[in-house]
Amino acid sequence: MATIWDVAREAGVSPSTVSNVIHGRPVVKPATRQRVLEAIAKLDYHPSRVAQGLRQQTSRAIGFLVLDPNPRWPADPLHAEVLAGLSEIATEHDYSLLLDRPPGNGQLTARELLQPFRSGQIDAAVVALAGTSDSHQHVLDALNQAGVLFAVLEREIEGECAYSVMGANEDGAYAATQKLLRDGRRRIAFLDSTQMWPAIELRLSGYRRAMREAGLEANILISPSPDWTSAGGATAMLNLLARCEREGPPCPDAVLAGNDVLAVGAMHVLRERGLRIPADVAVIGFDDFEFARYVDPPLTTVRLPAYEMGKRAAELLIAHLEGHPASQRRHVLPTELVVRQSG
Amino acid sequence: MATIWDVAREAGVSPSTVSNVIHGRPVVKPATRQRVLEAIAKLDYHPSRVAQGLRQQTSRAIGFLVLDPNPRWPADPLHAEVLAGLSEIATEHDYSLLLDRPPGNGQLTARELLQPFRSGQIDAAVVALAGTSDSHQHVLDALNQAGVLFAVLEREIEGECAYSVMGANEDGAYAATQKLLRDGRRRIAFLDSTQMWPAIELRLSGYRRAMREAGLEANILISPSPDWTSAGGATAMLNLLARCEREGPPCPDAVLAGNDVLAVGAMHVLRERGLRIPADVAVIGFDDFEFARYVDPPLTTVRLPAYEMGKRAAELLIAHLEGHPASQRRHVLPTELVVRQSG
DNA sequence: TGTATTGATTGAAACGTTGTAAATGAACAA
DNA sequence: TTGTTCATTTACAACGTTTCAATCAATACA
Repeated sequence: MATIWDVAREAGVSPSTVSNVIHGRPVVKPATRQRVLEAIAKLDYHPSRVAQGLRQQTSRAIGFLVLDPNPRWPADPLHAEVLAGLSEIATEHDYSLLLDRPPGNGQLTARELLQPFRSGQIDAAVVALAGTSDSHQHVLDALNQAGVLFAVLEREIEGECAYSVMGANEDGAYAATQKLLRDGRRRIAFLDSTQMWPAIELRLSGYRRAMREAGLEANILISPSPDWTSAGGATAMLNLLARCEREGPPCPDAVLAGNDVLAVGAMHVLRERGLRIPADVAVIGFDDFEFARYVDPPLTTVRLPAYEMGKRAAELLIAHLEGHPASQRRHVLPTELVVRQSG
Repeated sequence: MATIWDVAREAGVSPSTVSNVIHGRPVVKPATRQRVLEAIAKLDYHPSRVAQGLRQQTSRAIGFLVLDPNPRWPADPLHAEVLAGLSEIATEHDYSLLLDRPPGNGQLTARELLQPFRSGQIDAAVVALAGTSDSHQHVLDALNQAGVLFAVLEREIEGECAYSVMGANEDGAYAATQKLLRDGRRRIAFLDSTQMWPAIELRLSGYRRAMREAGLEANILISPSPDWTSAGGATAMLNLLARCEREGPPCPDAVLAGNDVLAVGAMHVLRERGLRIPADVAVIGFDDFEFARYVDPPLTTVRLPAYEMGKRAAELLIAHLEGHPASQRRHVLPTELVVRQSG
């Protein structure tokens, strides 16, 4: 493998000059530059990023740190979309993207967490947390305390070098509820889970605001399954239908689900009960997962801009690293109501 | 940030000794080891992987190289599952995983392709190709010629340091067809696309074999849409139904789709035509994408073991790097017929 | 002709490790 | 006492860059 010395020898110059050529510094004179470039091409030379990293004390890499006990996390559509955005921007700025899965699945020590930073593998990280609002608080605290640069998704954070990138969950749920109201729906239920994710709480709050403004009563339905499965959504829907058929009040004419998976479970139950979607009951989901367009009828849903969130996070971190920290620490990206046929 | 020198000073030994402790070499005497470990803990020292990489001429990282013009490729369920498997095994062996998206979307030069290898960023790569069988052949040739270590997914390859990891596409399609035959279906159609992916050709061939063995005629239906959309599947299905209703022979009583997305499109058309699934027409997909379980009725499909493929690819590469190249170059992982309700 | 002034190039010292060969020191035998 | 082992430890030279001060050549000026 050719080194900068080989190139230097081939071109009859010193390594310093080669370095200057590589970095496009305007000091070298055109004739020399030409000779060096030819030598580089001839030897198929690529500067060692490892040596560069060592010398310049920076890795030009950002990490994607996912704290999710599920080993198949990249298959989660949200994470995957974020990853796509990160990758897009990182490539554009000639940064590498390191997938960083903390070892084990137990409680993570600050030491393990900081390892990729401390060992010079990454200059910054994008952090995605799966789980309740507080379960990973200590992780954020540790990162903050260490003074490393990071951006956290779908979660509020304050700290010196901490950015927060979120979707407009509250707005999205508000808009979806308003759409249902405009369509004449009045008995709108919100389908939640016992598992408290900060993002979902915001969705619930958007729904509440819209209902309050319309002078209607909120009707919140909690999936008993703690892990956001469609089976959980089905059970919750089933319970609701059973209860309202038995004791009233009249069954809902619309369901706003905390996310698409729950929505799909609910739709399944509605169809089985012979209720037409959306004629009898409208259903709106949240997230716009890939399958939303494939269910029958295609699911109306609030799109979470996960791809854009990934892009934004990468942009913020890279800008910060290059000496242009953004003034805003908290970035909220707009959600969008994708109207298909279910509601 | 503490270096090995700081630790050495703190413990009153030389850097060499610290290095020996870090690597668990049995030469250092217990008392010294103890002192060094305390110093490491006290200074919160992490060895610089960059310096290690430079010194040992290896990065302990493997790259995931996806040649897909679509910038949102990580959102493709197949790539995501593979990534999950890679990440799992890489972490287990203390390897890093570098997401490697080639710059631009035009034709890729060998130089660009090899950059991460040559610059010492990765020791090996897993290559996923989207597209027809030949469109990326030059890429594989370039990698082979450069003599770098890599594993390619869902594609045959020969070469010194090239592994090939595939799902049992032919077997899977054969098994699915047999299941349909066992259920009494006789007029089974295969739903293909004009876009030729090697994996899909194998599926087609499995279907053909089963039909031939049953003494039945193959009936292949080509989606006119070149990019595997469900709309393409719908159009193809529509065309088939129109034709058989018009001129016979009798319409199919089962459809085996080249993948799940096509299957969903076909199901949509069948339902619209008032045909019951699976009573009138059974539908079986291929891949077992996440949404397969969410469509209505839940899709019977052949699961492509993408997660396992990712794991296997990582295992092969890491073993090879550690001096244990596998004797087998070509690894075929079993597919599994996941029977849900559509067929 | 000698001296600044500029422009282009280079030498040498890092950056933080690790492997090798050599050094140290203790224990022991002659 | 003097070698001879053996178990520990260490000095030193890489690994491939970049940076900064220093050099050198050529031109401009007095």
